[in-house]
Amino acid sequence: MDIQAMNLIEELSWRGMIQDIMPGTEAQLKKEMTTGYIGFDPTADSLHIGSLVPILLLVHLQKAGHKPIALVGGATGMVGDPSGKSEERNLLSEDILNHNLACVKRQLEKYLDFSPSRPNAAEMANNYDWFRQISFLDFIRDVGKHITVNYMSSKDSVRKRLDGENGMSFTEFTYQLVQGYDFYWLYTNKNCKLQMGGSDQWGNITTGTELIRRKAGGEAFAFTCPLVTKADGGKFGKTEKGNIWLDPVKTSPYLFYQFWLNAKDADAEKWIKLFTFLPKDTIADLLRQQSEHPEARPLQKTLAHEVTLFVHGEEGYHKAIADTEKFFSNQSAPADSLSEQDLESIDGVARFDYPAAKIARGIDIVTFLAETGIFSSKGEARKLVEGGGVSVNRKKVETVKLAVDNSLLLHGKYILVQKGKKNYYLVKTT
RNA sequence: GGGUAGGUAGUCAAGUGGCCAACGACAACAGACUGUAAAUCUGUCCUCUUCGGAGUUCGAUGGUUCGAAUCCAUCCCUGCCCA
Repeated sequence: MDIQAMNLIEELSWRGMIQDIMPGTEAQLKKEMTTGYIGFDPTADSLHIGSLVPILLLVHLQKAGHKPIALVGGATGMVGDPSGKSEERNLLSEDILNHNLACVKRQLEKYLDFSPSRPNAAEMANNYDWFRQISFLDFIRDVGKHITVNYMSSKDSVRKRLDGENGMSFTEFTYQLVQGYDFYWLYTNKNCKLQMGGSDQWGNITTGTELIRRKAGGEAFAFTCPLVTKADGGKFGKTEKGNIWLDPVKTSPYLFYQFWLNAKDADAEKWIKLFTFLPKDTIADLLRQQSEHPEARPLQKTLAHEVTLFVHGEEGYHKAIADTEKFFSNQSAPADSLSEQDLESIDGVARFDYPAAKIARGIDIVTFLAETGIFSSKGEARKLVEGGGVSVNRKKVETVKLAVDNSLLLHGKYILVQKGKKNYYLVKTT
């Protein structure tokens, strides 16, 4: 691919993917095939959609003809990044860390092209590989000597903690040096001249470029992307059910699709640029459609389509669509219009087993909801039923006195419970 | 080490002997209205409940008291100032 063909920085700018950029970065990217990296923390056994933007940065980088390195933080994960954290983090045990590392690595491998035939084939790196050989004394002599505490303390992530209530351990204080050394190592060993990341990483990244300048006399570049926000100020990627993960086992493709489909209009406008590869005029067209027919939600649909396809592939996308159709396309249709096969194969629905005998005898709705496990207690179940938030087989439960018995069974063995409009639970009798 | 201000539910933040499961705000969940959107209004929001209540909370542990988030003692943690 021709590096000149597309100006990466221009492309990323209009998508709203650039927050801070170091002077000269654009010129460097135009000059030659440049190696760039992003680090991923192994704080969990799957990445979630918060990591999607950094992943996309690497994909864009590779598409523009440059060489991406995805780094997993085996070493940095042991220290803990203070950026954006108001208090000291708990350290992960080594077992968990290694497990997470392997999982995260496997995921990252899905999104980049590692085929060795490409001159700009992606690479994977683990900073533990170089850190395990460095002794503490070596590190403070060879690395620490180049950076002053004054410099380190002026970083936002550090200053906030020094000014804040909770203080900061020496361990977390050193984090930026550890990450800075990564960049230095990649610079000297892999000719990597670019680091990218979320804007919260800016401080850590500049420590790296500083180290490269002072220790190697070299010049390195960087840019960051804005942290993804929601219009209502909430945390991006969190729902009442928790994080939206990239791992289909942890978050089914159906729920993943639903997350994007449920985006607010204001968010969808930003996200369509951020999370898809659609060209400028296609997006402009979608925005126009959205304003003409907001009820059709072309933005959300396209967004959900593109992102699900990217993360879960054709199969995952089709499954997500099929399940969405079943639940939402004719909501007024009675529940028994769903075939047994539909009920069995639907994704993203929590499933519960319940003894058939108890239902045959008849049981009150509150006890039923609590004993199946849909609600954690009778009190909680009762409150939501009283508030009108529970439906059984798509009919709203009007009273807590409702008895659940055989007459409610679909296909002789299922009961479909809804909590609110969008949360489905399937109870199967056994 | 000395001085000083603090530690209250997911977060912020009132409360300084009984009317306290604890004002208020935000977040969250649900309902109405909608477009599986936003805004608005309403309900829920420590745990359990036979809906009458019951149980466990206000950094920790002991104590005073009929009664403590509130008073006393000791300890732990944090900020700030001084050494």
